Amino acid sequence: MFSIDTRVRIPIYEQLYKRVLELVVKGILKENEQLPAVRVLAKDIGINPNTVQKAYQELERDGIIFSQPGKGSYIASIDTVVDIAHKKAINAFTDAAIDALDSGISKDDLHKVIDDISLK
Amino acid sequence: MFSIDTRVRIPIYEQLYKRVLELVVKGILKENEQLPAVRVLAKDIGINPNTVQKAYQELERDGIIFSQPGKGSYIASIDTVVDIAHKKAINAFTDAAIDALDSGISKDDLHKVIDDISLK
Amino acid sequence: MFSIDTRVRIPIYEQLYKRVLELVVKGILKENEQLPAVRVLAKDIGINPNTVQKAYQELERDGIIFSQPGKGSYIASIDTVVDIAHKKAINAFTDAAIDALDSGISKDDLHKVIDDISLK
Amino acid sequence: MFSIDTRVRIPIYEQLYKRVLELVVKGILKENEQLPAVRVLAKDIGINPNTVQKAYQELERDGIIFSQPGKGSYIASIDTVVDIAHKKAINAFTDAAIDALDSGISKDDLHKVIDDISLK
DNA sequence: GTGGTCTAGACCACG
DNA sequence: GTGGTCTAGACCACG
Repeated sequence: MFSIDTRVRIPIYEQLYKRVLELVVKGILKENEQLPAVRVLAKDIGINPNTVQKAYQELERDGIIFSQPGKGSYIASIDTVVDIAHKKAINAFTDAAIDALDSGISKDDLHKVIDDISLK
Repeated sequence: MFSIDTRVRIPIYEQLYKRVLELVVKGILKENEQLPAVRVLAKDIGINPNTVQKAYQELERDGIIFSQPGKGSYIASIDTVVDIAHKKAINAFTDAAIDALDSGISKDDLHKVIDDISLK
Repeated sequence: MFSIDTRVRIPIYEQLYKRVLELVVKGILKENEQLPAVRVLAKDIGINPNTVQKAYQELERDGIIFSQPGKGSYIASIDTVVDIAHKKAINAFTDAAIDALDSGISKDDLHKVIDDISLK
Repeated sequence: MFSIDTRVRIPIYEQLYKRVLELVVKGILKENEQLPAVRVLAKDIGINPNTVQKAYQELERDGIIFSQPGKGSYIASIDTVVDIAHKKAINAFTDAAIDALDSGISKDDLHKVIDDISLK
């Protein structure tokens, strides 16, 4: 569920950050649901607790989760999370689209790319 | 012409790589045109020669430029370069689009984003 | 009446401590009035009895309440309590004011902030 | 210059954060000025490099400094920094003032406290 | 040399 | 048991 990929060059804590966002957007993690404890998750996926904590802390400062010292970490308002996820995705998409247009690809071609994506 | 931005988190050699591609796609760098010598360019834009070297090496590895030992580095076939640039842009764009759709944004919204981009 | 907020980063026992002070200052808790028993209050507001115990201990240590073993805990002399509350508030206020002046904010601006506060 | 106090219960990285803000506000650190390298500062004040890095990273995400991996860390726009420092100070001051008024202290008394503060 | 990531392991406050 | 802080120390990419 929280699997990360150590082969890839994306920092582990960043993969974890994105994974939480994804799980919320897909409705697998619900509002106020408790996340695994830092040490538990670290053990589960075989990484250091400090790395999990770094991910959790970034999630917290972005308003995606909230942590209660001594109690645990919980998913914040789903609306906020979905909003953040969409903004991040739209920004990345817009940048890539500008780059593509900038390199001479036509808008038509980009429209086609989108239509050709089949989601599993 | 080869200006780079050290404030940004993207490695300088990568910025330089992209800039060469961009200059070719825009027709500013022509086929077989010679690139500035490593040390000259490094001095011009105030960066380490090793960094320019690395950018040139990656450009050569990807068939975008070719080097003649003792003479200099030159832009390879424009068609090849444009092809590579397009492939890279399409790949990045596709990835961003999948991510966006994955996060629940509709294809319609993505189409709109593309149509709303006004290129300068 | 003794409601606390677990979402906030302030320790629960500290919130409880402040709340008692507040209730006394506002005249809701009277001199010699008995406080709820530790276990009762803990159950009422859904927190750990140890936490209530800690708050009560600190309140007693500071002379705000007094405990009669086997009987219960009671509000000490109102004058004393109000005095303590004022001292704490003035100290915190003075520290914040020094910090503000220290950071270059003018005394005039601080005076304005005070005048602009409308109490509900 | 960057001295921290280990006796106090405020986290070291937080003390360091505040100290940088203070040095900028007082004009001791100038715009674009380079901060000591993480490892150098850590050695200087006798703490772990990770702790210094945590302070620097928080400073960066708040727009107070900017770090260039491989180059160093620098003070961001002074205006931004002063703005942030003032906002933090005003917020803390306002909270303390509300608390004080709430506990029954008069506005007049608060005005007097401010006038009585003599800055060194 | 510089910042960034990660591990291993310790201790603390709070509940 | 839980998150938060901190140390010691390693390795990496970039320049």
